[in-house]
Amino acid sequence: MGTRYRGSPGAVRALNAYVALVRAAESVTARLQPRIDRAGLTVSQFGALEALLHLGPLCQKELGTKLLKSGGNITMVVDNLERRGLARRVRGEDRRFMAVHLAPAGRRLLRRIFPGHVEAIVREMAILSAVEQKKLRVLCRMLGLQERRDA
Amino acid sequence: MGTRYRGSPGAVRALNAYVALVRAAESVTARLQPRIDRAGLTVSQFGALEALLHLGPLCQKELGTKLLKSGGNITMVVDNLERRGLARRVRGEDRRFMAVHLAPAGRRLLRRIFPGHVEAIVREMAILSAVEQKKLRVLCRMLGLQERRDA
DNA sequence: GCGGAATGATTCAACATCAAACCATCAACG
DNA sequence: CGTTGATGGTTTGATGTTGAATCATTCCGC
Repeated sequence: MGTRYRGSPGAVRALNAYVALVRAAESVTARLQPRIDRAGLTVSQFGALEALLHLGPLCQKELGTKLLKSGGNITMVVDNLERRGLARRVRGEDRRFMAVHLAPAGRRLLRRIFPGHVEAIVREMAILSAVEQKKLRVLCRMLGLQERRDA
Repeated sequence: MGTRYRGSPGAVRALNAYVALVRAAESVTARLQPRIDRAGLTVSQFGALEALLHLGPLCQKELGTKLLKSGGNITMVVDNLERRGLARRVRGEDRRFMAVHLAPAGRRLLRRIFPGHVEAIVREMAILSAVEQKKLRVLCRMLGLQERRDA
């Protein structure tokens, strides 16, 4: 995303803000990535385990919503977690639902790597003061929580 | 990324800020996506055309840096753009470099869709005031411009 | 109850992405 | 010059991701 675009000041301002937003998210996430790689997980797998640890068992649909991934993809992510013994599927009372549970090995793995992950995030964000971090959160939440519109 | 994590206030603050940042970027980008889909482009293809339009011809390495994508991937993106007649490769004087040029069809396509894209971004960002947009940009740039560290 | 709509999960084909290995070209140095 | 190292690009193999089609199950109106 170049910055050579010429348009109204309002458009340039919005564009600059958007580009900076996306770059910041990608940049920080890229710096977090090696740590997850080293645990032998993909970002989606890590996200799924993290959601299961902190939210408890979820059905795949819910997992997809949390991770912003398609249903087909969740099937594969859970397949891989199950194959490695990190999670297990339990068919729900409503037999359409598959409740995904964290297996003991998955819980151990996540407990082992999650603290370091949080520390890394803290270090990444430490370039901002506490007040700035809060401000960033407020601004981002306004953008993130908007309703989807006409397209 | 759930928010049920219990840790020190500083850790929770950093985590909340980071999660909000990533969600905002993904959320806004997802709302922009259908517009790009409708033009029959992938996000990377759109990004490449946009870079070429506003920065002029670039070699693939530069393109990769702009788009934060691997070299191998750029080869495929440019392959696909070239196959559709939207871009063309020109071997440079230093024959290692491939200068990627925007083809007339690519220029027409981008000129047709880019203004609407910018308008959509302006609408997305309009939930923030001008001052807030500038503040967001400043905060995000601090995060984005940090040096990569030990890992 | 029954037949169809709705919902969750799975499969499948197409494509994106990456890292590593590889090839081609250039630059530097003896 | 000729070798060696650096640099840009491509290929390859593995995996992730998506959207559409499909299957199984449940829900709902009649």
